[in-house]
Amino acid sequence: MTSEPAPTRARRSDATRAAILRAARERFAADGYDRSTIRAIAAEARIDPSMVMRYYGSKEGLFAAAAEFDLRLPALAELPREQLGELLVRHFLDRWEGDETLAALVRTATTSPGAAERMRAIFAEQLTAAMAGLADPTEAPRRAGLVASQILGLALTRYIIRLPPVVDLDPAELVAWVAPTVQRYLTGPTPASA
Amino acid sequence: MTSEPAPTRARRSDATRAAILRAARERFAADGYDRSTIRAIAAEARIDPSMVMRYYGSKEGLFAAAAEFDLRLPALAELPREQLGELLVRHFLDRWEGDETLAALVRTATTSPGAAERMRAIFAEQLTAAMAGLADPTEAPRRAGLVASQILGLALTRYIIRLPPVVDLDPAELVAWVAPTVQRYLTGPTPASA
DNA sequence: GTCTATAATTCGATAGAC
DNA sequence: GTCTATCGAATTATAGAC
Repeated sequence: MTSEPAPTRARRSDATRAAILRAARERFAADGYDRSTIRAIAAEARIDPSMVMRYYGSKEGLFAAAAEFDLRLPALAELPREQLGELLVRHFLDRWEGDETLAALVRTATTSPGAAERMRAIFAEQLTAAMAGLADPTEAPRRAGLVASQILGLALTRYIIRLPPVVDLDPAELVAWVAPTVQRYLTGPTPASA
Repeated sequence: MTSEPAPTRARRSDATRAAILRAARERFAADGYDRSTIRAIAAEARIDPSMVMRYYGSKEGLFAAAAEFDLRLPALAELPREQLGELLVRHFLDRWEGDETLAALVRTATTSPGAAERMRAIFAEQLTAAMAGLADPTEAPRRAGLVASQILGLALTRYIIRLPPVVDLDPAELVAWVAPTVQRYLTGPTPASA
């Protein structure tokens, strides 16, 4: 009951802040950082452009606030080891289609160094953390990187570039094809020549 | 010997055109379409910005000219079937590190619809053509799409976002890890649930 | 807390001299 | 064939009225 600071009354500005953030995520996701203008974001949030500056300081500050993202990965070591690929691919597909922030990040990370750094942090920290206790610590980062290469490639071709054959696959087919790849990157043997 | 129009004398402007194209590829590859300015491209080519307009009409026209790309894929059906994954991953790594145009395309395809269309065309046409006679024609596009998802994911994480574990892998290790994935997408059995 | 007005840049594109 | 000068539009960001 006292877990919240219990503001004497809900500030009216909270709704505005949230509306700005929602609009920002939508515009950044659809157009990327450069093509998204503060004016367009404000228009979508139905507020004045200057409010964006007031609340977030600058366009970069707004993006930083909009680009917070939790992959919500479970601890992989506690799941059935032979189903990890399937579970992980399914989890990412759900996460991707339920929150457009990830698409915004990918779009932006290709041109903005700041967003690329955020992307590196998200995958390095969250994915590596989720893999704790799963693989040899020396190899864990490498395996996480390989998983990221397939997962992000799937996102790029399905949600960003929209390559027709990848778009047309339904989630079950996608899982069936891609899960073995992720499974091998996670738990497969280290190749001889590596 | 008569395969070329044999211009009476080499036009001086050819060198300028080539310099512009080279600079454009470099800027587009480094910064993407939006952040690349005609002024910056002209400065890098050490010519006047108005020359860019004169030769290519507009910024979009310049990009279209700079984004021509041949993956130079061999006919896969004529190669040893069980080495296709390895050969293809190696080919793409070489192609990617030898020509920055591909990186420019990926960077730009994430924000520019025109560049995304170009990307779809390149992978749909060239990759599907290279796979002629390799797989059931009904399944070929799907398999090509899956290959693209892994190859483009590799490019995204290694050359664009620069995820440290993926950057640190040397080409031989990368081939050893990723080739089996591509091999399965190309020649593996269709999964049961698909 | 919200909006108007505008400053300060920057860019793509054009016109025209040489 | 190359360059100077500049237009017109769009942007981020600021100052200040209400």
